[in-house]
Amino acid sequence: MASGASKRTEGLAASAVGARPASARERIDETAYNLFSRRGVRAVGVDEVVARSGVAKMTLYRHYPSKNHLVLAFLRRREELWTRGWLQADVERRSGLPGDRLLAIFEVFDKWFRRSDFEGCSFINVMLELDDESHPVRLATVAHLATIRTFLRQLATQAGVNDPDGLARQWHILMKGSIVAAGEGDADAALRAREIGRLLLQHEGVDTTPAGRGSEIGSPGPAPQGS
Amino acid sequence: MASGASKRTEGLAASAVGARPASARERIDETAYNLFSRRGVRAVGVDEVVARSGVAKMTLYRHYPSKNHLVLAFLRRREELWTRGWLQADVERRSGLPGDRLLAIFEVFDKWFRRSDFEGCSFINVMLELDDESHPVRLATVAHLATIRTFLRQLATQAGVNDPDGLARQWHILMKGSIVAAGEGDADAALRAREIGRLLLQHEGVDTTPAGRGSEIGSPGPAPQGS
DNA sequence: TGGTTGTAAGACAGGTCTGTCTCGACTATG
DNA sequence: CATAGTCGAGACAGACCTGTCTTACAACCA
Repeated sequence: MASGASKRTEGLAASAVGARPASARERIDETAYNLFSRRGVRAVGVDEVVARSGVAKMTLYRHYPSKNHLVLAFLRRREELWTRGWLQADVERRSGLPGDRLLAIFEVFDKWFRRSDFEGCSFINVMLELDDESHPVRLATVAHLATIRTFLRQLATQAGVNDPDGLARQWHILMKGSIVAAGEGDADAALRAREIGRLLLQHEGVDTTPAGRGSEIGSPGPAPQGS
Repeated sequence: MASGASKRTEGLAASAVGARPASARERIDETAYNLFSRRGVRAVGVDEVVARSGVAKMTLYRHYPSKNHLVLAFLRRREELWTRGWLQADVERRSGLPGDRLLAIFEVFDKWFRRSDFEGCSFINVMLELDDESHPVRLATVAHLATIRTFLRQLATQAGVNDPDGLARQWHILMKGSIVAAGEGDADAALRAREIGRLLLQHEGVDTTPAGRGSEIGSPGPAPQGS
């Protein structure tokens, strides 16, 4: 055994030579992401984040003055990894008509819903965990959901619809409804939502590729979970 | 002051002569309903239910052996008051075409979403609060959501669609999506969902009354909250 | 050699939670 | 009056929560 393997780096990978151990902050962020995204924020205590990341409690509280700040950082990371790095990236990778890109959302969702570790939408989950409308964390979830809608509005604009904001909100209703249905256990929820979406686009006069072939381009891409 | 007004009945109405005070059990059930439906189950402790219902802790634990049992009773009551007593009753009060009754769901939702004390769907809220898939309370929420879908399937069958279960699940996606959107702050979510629903029915060849007149029949009805 | 910095480990305070138990006041019945 | 049962009030145990503080150790530099 190499004598240099101190206790400091145990509990997580990256103690091998060359791959220097992740900084305390990085370990905290990744652990918080994995725990909060899967179990919500109320059900996960600071102690568990500390234990799983192999960090001292004081180290966590030096980086984040309270658990709320840690949760807000988690939500920002979720937007970075899930919204931008996964959903938007996968959808924008598709060439083809703008209408196809809107429909592609539900093809990406379909793969997501069939994962055994499907965790749902953290923004919805955390929003519904908090009863106080003015709680800063709740406000943050609402803002992050609005970011998703901004993306949808861009796609709707590219598709040339009459009321891009209205279509984005309707599309978002389909997305959120299908996510909840998937959480309930309906693995086909994305296909059901896509069918509705196709009708909606048809009604708006948006062109789409008929059969579904031609939209099988994107690579599987990274999982929505953290590294 | 009537000397008969003891401390036992203070804190709730019904201490007047003739209207005998509600039994301890009824006070517990009603208080639990009001608290759990508005704030979720994790955020409300047994102590608060006890304090607000003016009941002894031991009395609560004599009726319900644990908080979980109380929550399960709350969910049953929610189905009774919200699903059957409010949603189904209001929708079935509408005469007219079966397709109109499906659309009426979103008219009922529209009034609901505009209430200042809109509380969302307790089945969704509680389901997303619990991470453990096999938790008995979570299983109960999924079952109660399935009850709603059974009602939708009946309406879809009456409307003569090809795949009543498929349409019920799509309709439920619209309902759940619009509820989450309303929770996010979009008061017009029901109208957006109804527009999508109309398209869906049109595509299925279901007749509906075109303009929306002829569907303004039902009385406001009782609020979805407890008495 | 000695001093500084960073941080893991963990004790601790003060609050909350669920669930149990005791006590005293009230009511009903004989 | 007497006795038994019901129930509100509240103390309590044991677990968990957030956030603070202390101690000990390792690494690095002069």
